[in-house]
Order: sequence, then structure tokens, then C-alpha cells
Amino acid sequence: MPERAPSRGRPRDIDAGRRILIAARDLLLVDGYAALSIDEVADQAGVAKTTLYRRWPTKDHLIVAVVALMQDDVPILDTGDIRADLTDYLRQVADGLNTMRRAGLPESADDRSAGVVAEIAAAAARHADLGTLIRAVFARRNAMAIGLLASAARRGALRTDLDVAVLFDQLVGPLYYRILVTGEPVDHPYLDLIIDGALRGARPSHAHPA
Amino acid sequence: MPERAPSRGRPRDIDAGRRILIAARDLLLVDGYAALSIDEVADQAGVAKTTLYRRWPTKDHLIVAVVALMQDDVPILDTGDIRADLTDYLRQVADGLNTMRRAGLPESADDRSAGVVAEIAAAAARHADLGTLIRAVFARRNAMAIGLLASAARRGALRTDLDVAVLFDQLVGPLYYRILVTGEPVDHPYLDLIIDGALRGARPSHAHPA
Amino acid sequence: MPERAPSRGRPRDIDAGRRILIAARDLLLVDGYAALSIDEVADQAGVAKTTLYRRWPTKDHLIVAVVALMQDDVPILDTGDIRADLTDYLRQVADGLNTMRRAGLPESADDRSAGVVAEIAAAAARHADLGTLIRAVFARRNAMAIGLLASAARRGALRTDLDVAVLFDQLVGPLYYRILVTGEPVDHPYLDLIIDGALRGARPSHAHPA
Amino acid sequence: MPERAPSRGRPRDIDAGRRILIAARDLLLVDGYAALSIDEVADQAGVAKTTLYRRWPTKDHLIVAVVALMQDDVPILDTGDIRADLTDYLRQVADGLNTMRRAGLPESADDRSAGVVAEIAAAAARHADLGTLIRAVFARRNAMAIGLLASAARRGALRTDLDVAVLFDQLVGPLYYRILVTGEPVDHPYLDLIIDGALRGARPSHAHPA
DNA sequence: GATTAAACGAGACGGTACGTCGGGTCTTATT
DNA sequence: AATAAGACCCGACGTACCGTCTCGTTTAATC
Repeated sequence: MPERAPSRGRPRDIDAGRRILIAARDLLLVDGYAALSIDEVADQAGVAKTTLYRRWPTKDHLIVAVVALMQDDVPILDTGDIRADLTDYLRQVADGLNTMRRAGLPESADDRSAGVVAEIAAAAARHADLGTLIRAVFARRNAMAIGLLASAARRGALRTDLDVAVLFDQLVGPLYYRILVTGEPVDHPYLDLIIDGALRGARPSHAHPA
Repeated sequence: MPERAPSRGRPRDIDAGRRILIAARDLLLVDGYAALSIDEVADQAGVAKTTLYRRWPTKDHLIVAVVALMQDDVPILDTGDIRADLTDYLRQVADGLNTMRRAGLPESADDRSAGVVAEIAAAAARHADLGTLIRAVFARRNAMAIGLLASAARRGALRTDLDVAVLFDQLVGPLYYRILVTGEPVDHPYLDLIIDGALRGARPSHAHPA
Repeated sequence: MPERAPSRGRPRDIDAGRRILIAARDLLLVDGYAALSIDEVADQAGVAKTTLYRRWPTKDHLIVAVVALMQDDVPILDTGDIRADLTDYLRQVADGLNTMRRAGLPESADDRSAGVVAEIAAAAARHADLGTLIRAVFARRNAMAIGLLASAARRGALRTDLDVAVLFDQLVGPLYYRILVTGEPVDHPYLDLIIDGALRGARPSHAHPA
Repeated sequence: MPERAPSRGRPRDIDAGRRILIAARDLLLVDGYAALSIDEVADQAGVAKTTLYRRWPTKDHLIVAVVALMQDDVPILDTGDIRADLTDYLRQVADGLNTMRRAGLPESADDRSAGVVAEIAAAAARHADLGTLIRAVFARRNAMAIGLLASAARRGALRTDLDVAVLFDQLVGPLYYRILVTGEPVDHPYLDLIIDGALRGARPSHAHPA
């Protein structure tokens, strides 16, 4: 186990990091990516810029941290009803994406911009470490969803002739594709279609062998 | 229709635009997005910044133009063998994405960055007009691919109980998802898996009713 | 003669430089060296920071330019009365120094600080080019004063057994010494003492041979 | 008188102050003023910044302390030969100044920067207490030199019609002037000229009345 | 051929934000 | 109570790049 290094010097202000993240998230969601400046975040958080930079060496790092924070606490249930569980999961994913997509925009309902989502992707693309980091975040969350599929496959609720990882990509991929590329809406009806498409050929979800 | 104003004054240098695009593309592919500054592009193209801005009002516009240029001439064939045609199409898409993903990087084969792809998405997200523009480019190309699916469906080579647009999303979405989000490789084996997944349940592609 | 290079590109705004210098001088004399920030100067001058930095690459460079500006237009007269002329000259020098010494200070009459004078010296010490520059400014002005002494020497109004350059140092050196080192006042009585000391042994200034 | 509080707690590390001064001096003389940051000094001295600030409240205070340290032990002799004594004294002053002027510079013999000397003056100008302090140091040393002149005057080795304080300024002032302002060298020949200038009109130093 | 209108090269300009540096203060645990 | 360590606040610095502007110069089309 890792030996906890003896605390030397003044310890970091645990609250400062929290306040920074909150300020950044608020600015991001309210005013959008462009409006988010480091100085402003530091101001809002009541923190010196140096304190911020000590934790996140770059604006991109900060942004990604904010997003990672927003990915937490997404509970995934395995009720045995694979279709219901998937619907639930995809709705959570879509909600998160839609929230970020619309960050900083008024009420213009017809907007098709990828908004903050694209900026995050770009940020991760610019820094290798951020890529690894955010992929880890996603991997952790995805692992649970993939587990869902795997368990469904085990009980025969899915066709067994396919890789659950690929199946997962085909469930989630279209959402990102629409958000980031085509700009088409990602709403509940669309999610149902996606699930239909992915599960087709599967036996009925509630199939309990007699 | 817009009356073409009678040509007065010095005509635009037809070659300038071309040289700008080339310079931009080279910088983008060789040195990566970060190295591409407007001043640098103008320099490389041997052109004044004014000349550049007269054609593209924004750096983002220029970038998107470069990418649109790279999307040209993707022939799509309908041989009747839907699996083969899809494979062909997806490989072209994947090749384009992989090229952009690796722009500006040496030979570090293990790179998982989304590279330029993400920057394009971000650029499109920042300007509504660019979004529309690039979506039009994609739509045009996609229309052909969707036509492929539709004709296959008509001849019964696909299950008819699903929307070909959704099916298309499930074919292409995963590619973008991997490129932009998970960073996983998008290679030929993966494409085969995707196609398998999407076509499963379909009758054999060459199914000729006895 | 130097061929005037053909003007290419937008010419520099002659007024901008002037406004910057004025703003800098005002800030310097009113608020003192510490209060003078580049951002503030640019603001006051109604100019972008880049415009300022295009002219003076460093805060130190700007400050020195300000001082050089203040050294202009110091008329030196040669009336034939060497004592009177010297008095006049030294008073001008002393006035300039005393003004800079007191820059940014209220009315605390007992102040002995070298104030801005020392900061200038330090700035010149930090950058070789500034040293050369400011020495050139001083040399130009000093040349006139030394000319004064030389002409007096020629007409026999001074002892001829000494180097006028050294004599000059002994006139001016004490002023700087007091300002920069001992902090003692440099007022009119002191100037008279200095001149007395330097001219002692000389024949009466108005000595016109019969 | 201030009651010395009974010693409680850990006593001050007597060596720390010494190590700090040495580190500061070394940095100053070797790398120049710019390279001297408080953090660096503390590092080099193997001391925490708190320890340093407990002794000197400001970087400027530390610098001045370093210089004061270097001014120690300048013996002044009164041999009765005023010219010889003055020469000796001025050489010591000049040596000190030249050492500081060249601090942090390689072997570029043609350098005319005032170097650290100007920084000291600036430091003293920024803090009233430092001004007083350093003036006291100088005053103590100068008093001896002025005593030299006074005793020479008493024995009639100097003209009596002038203030020895002013005479002193005219001896020392030029050195500082050259160092801080004109950048000209302050070498032995120059010192001789200065002394000649100041003593001219005086009777020969060894003049023993017949 | 003179005029004219727009494109062009060059580079200054306004503006905004970034990330860095250094000074000096504070908070822990340790001595 | 001093120390080591290092986090913290603050303020300014100099840089980078964007997109605009202002010159003087060139290039056709028009008069």
C-alpha cells in the first residue's frame, strides 16, 4: 500500500479546489466556454490565480476536471429488465450531453451546436494527459453499462453472437455522433430507436424461460 | 437571384485562395492545430492577412474550408453487395478520420488523441453557419450511403423493421465515438464488427430467393 | 545620406507614442515609480498594450524614455560670466533631480529619498542598451556645459592647469551624490558652495584684462 | 532600557542569519541582482523563507544588509600626508564600487553598467528606514575621511577658505557620478585627477614652513 | 490614355486572455 | 518560540493571437 507521505508545509486548502470547480462549472454552464476566463473563475472562487494554477496547469485541464466532476454519481441499476435499464442509462447520458451542448445559450430552441461538448473533446485532444484522464472517467462509467449488457447476455436476454463492447458502442456512439457532428436532436424517441436497433434480434427483454 | 455586380476594380487573385488553403492544410497536417495561426498561414501562402480575411472571415471558417476540401471525391458504389459496399464506405470514412486524428504527430503509434477532428467539431460548434455548412457536406455524402442502405432494404437484403437513418447512425456513430471520445483505434477489424452488429438479423447479403 | 526606406504597411501612429510618454510621465511624477504599471499607462494613453510594447520592449525602457524626454530643452547660455552661467546650469540640473526625487511623495518636506532618480539609474543598470541611451542623452547636454567651461578657460577665466572634464565632474558629481547617496538637500546655497569650490583659484570671473 | 524577555521556546539559530547573508552575497556577486530572489536565497542558505523574513522584513532590507556587510573594516590612516591618505581612501571607495558594479557580469571589460550599486540606491530610496540606515553607515565612514581633511586644514595643509564637507563631496561625488550616471571608469588615474582638482590651490602637502 | 475601383502587401493597431514570476503572509507539523 | 515546508494572496509582467485598420501599390475594366 502507498505510504502516506508525512504532511510537510501548509496543507492545500481542500475547499479552494472545490470552490474553483464550482465557479468554473457555473460559468461554463451559464455563459459558455468562450466566456470562461481563468481570471474570472479565480475571482468567483475567491482564490488567487496561482492557487488555481497549482491544481490545474491549464484552462483545458480545469475544464476537463469540471466535466469529470459532472460525470460522477450516475447510478446504474440492474433491474433485470435490460431494455428499461438501458433506456435509463442512455437518458442519463443524453441529458448530460444536452445540458453541455446548450451551455451558454439563451432559449434558441433550434440550436444544433455541439457547444461545450466539442470544446471538451478538443481540450482532451490537445493534451495527452487529459485524454487519458477523461477516457478513464468514461471507462469507469461505461464499465458499469457494459456489465449490464454482459449480465443480460449471460441470462440469455441478448443474442450471444456479438461482442457487448461493440454493442455498447452502437448504443452510445450515435448519441455523440448526433451531438458532435450532425447536430440532430438526441431526445427520448431517438433513444428508443437506437435501443430498438441494437436489441433487435434479441429475445424479448422479459423473457423468462418457463 | 442576386445580380452579379459588374466587375470593377482589380479582380481577385484566383490563385491566392488556393495557396492559402494549401498552406493551411500543410500546417494543419504537419504541425498540428496549435501551430496553425493566421499570420503563419498568410506567411506560408505568401499573402497578406487582408487577402485571407477577405475570403474567410474567421480562422474557424478557414479550418472548416480546409477540411471540406479534404472530403472531396469519395466515390460510393452500389454493387448490390451491401456488406461489401458498406465496408468500402466505412473504410473511406475511417481513413479520413484517422488521417486528421494523427495530424501533427510524429510516429508515436500509441496516440489516442482526437487531434484535428475535435477542433473541427469545436469550430463548427462556435459558429452556427459553419455548423450548417459542414453538416451539409456530411449530409451530401451520407445521403449516398443511406441510399445504399435503402436500396438494400428495398431488395430485401436488410430487415425492414428499422429506420435506415438510425441504422446509418449505428454504423457511423461508433467511429466518431471512438475517435472523439474513447480514443480507441478505428481499424478494419473494428469496422467489420460494427457492420456485423448492424447487419445481424439481416438475411445474407446475397440472398437471392430461390 | 541615409536613404529613407519606402514606407510599407500602416505607418506608426505618431501621436500614440506621444500620448504614452505623457501618460507615463504623469503617472511617474504624480504617483511615483511603484504605482506606474504598464497596463495603467496604456489605459491612460488610450492605447493597446501591444502598441506600447512595440515601441518600448520593457517597463524600464519606457521609464528611461520618459526621463530622456524631460531632459530636452534645457537651454544653456554662454553670457561670458562663467559663474553666472554655471549657476544657471546647475540650478536646472538640480531642479530636474529634485523634481524626480520627490515624485509620488506628498508634502513630507523632510524626505531624503532618491525617489525616481534611483529607479532610473537602476533601470539603466539592468539593460545595457538603456545605459548607452541615457548616457548619450546626458553626454549631449553635458557637452554644452563643458563647452562653457572650455570657452571660459580659453579666455583665461579659469585656471588652465586642470581638465575641464574633471572640473565638470566635480561640479555635477556632488549633486548626484547627495541625491542618490546621502539624501542631503541640493538647494541653491549648496550649489553656490560647489561652484565656489570648483572655481576657487580662478581669477575673478569678470576679469577683463585692461 | 528594554527588559530582555526571559528566553522561552526555541532560540534563534545564530548561524542562519550568517548563511542567509552569505547566500545573498554570493548570488548577488555571481549572478547579479536579477537572479537574486528571496526563494532562491532561502534555498541556497538551507533555510525557510519564514526564517529569513523574521530577520529582514523585505528583500530590500536584505540587500542593504549585504552591502553594509561589505563595507566593513575600511581602515583610514592619518599619516600627515593628506594627498597620500586621500588617495588611499578614495581607492578603497572606488574598489568597493567597482566590485559591486561588476557583480554578475562575465569578463566583458567594456561594461559601463552601474550594476548593483544602482539597485542599492533604489532600495534605499524605496524605504525611509533603509535610507537612514545606509546613510548612517556612510556617515560613519565619511566622518573619518572628513576628519582627515579637517586635520589637514588645521595644520594649514589646505586652504582654509572652504568647507571641508563640500570639499569631501567634490572628492567622492564624482566617483558615484561616474559609476551611477555616466558609466565611465573610475580608475587610479581618474582618482589622481580628482584629488588634483580638489587640492589645487592648496599648499604642497608636505609643506613645512621654513 | 486617363480614370477609377477594388484587390493586394505590409504591418500597425485594439483587445483579450493567457500563463508566469516574485514578494510577502499564513498555516501546519516539528524541534 | 523558532524552524522547515510549502500553500496562499496579490499584482504586474510580457506574450500570443485574433480580427480590424490604414497606408502605398498594382491590376483590370471603363471612360
